[in-house]
Amino acid sequence: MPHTYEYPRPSLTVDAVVFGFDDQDLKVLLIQRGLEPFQGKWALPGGFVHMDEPLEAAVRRELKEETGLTNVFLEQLYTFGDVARDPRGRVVSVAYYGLVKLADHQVLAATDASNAAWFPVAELPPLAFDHDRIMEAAHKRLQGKVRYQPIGFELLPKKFTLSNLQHLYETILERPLDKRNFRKKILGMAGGDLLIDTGEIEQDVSHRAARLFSFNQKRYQTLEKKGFNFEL
Amino acid sequence: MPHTYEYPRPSLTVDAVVFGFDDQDLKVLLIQRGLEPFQGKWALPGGFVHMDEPLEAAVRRELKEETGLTNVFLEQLYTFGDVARDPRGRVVSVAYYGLVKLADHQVLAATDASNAAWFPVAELPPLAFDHDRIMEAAHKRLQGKVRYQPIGFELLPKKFTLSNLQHLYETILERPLDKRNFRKKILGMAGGDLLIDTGEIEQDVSHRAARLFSFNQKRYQTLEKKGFNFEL
DNA sequence: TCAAAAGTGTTAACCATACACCCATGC
DNA sequence: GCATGGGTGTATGGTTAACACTTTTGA
Repeated sequence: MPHTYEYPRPSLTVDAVVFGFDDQDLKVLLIQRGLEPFQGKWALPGGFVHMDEPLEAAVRRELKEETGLTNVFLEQLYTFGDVARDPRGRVVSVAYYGLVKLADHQVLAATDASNAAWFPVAELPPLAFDHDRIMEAAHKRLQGKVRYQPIGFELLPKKFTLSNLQHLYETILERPLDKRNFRKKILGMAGGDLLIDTGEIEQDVSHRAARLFSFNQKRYQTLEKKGFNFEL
Repeated sequence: MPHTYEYPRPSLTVDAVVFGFDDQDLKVLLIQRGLEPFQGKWALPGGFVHMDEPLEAAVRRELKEETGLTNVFLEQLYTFGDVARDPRGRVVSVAYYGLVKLADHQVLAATDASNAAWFPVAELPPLAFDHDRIMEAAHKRLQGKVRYQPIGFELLPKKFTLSNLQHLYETILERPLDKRNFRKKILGMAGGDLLIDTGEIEQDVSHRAARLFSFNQKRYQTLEKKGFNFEL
């Protein structure tokens, strides 16, 4: 069923850089390409935008189809439109970055996407197309945004220890943080309302168990409207 | 000369929100549409992306064609892809924001774009398509970015007084700033190297003439690489 | 009892804020 | 001489940064 236009049109795709955190590394979800071009190479999940589909819906659909992931936090990153970025012709791609709680959902467990895998950001294989550029842009955006928006919590389980949180920040920002100052700041933020002490503690650890906290999303949204700014 | 594809493709356009500052107001460049849809309405400059043309080049071409503007500072803003944002069908638009030194160049003087005009951001006419949303996003981006990147200088003439600069910030941020603290901060920044005292003073003012400064772009770029951060 | 990580305060340096008067110039 | 904006310093309060030991728990 061919489609004909008076003027030529670029193809439009979406790509997703989905980050996860496993208490050790910051990781990214990649798929191994089954078709040419770049057959066998690793690439970002993504694909063509349908005519009746908003951009973000297209990313969610592709993520589900290619990796089985659903319910991902997503934000638009940047649109890549270099003339030669795809050997098949002019393809413009709207890139998104995503954050996912690796520990909560058993991601990639029950999917047929056997060619999808998580890679540590620090040890990525060579990527297809200009996906290394997209990766780099997404990583920089994450590093910038995590400092003034409470998006880090999207990478942690609902209940987490302050050490989990600190370690996440240290991993993303690639620098050590002072434990006492970190706790003081994050617990004191917004009048001490931002984190909820669940009253529970870690289980099955071979040392003193830490208290589990959760992020007070509702409280944050209320404060945000009143001009409150999360910062570091 | 028709073009045929196996799958349907959205149209791809670019739009530009170009800001200018005239020492009084923050302004935006709009064009009055000559064709349907929205004939006669004001809209952002923009148009279709050519097949052999990078996105930013497309914005620059459209800006030149529609408004006569060249040599604009441009950054990508966001890509708008709602299914119904254009009554003609699926049109995805990559929006850019631009900054221009209104005082230096006699913009719009010698162009045939008689249907282009500058409007104060605070008093915009109703806009075509979803251009009010794009405007709003651009304005917010400007307000956010001006605080941690030295982009304000793109809106001022090469030589400016500290009062010019302060007034620009007050206009963009929509709040008053303390004169002494502002001067202290901006002059002390980067070891006092960020602004160059040109040794010249204002001409033709009916009060004490202020010193003229220029932004030390080279010095800033050097410092930026070493991890220096401009901030407010 | 040892290992491993949790939890906890104080001090000093720095930075942000608030604030008011005299100066130079043109009319 | 008056109106207009240019130019300047200090004191206070708050924020950040540096820093080390005791506690709890399981192995």
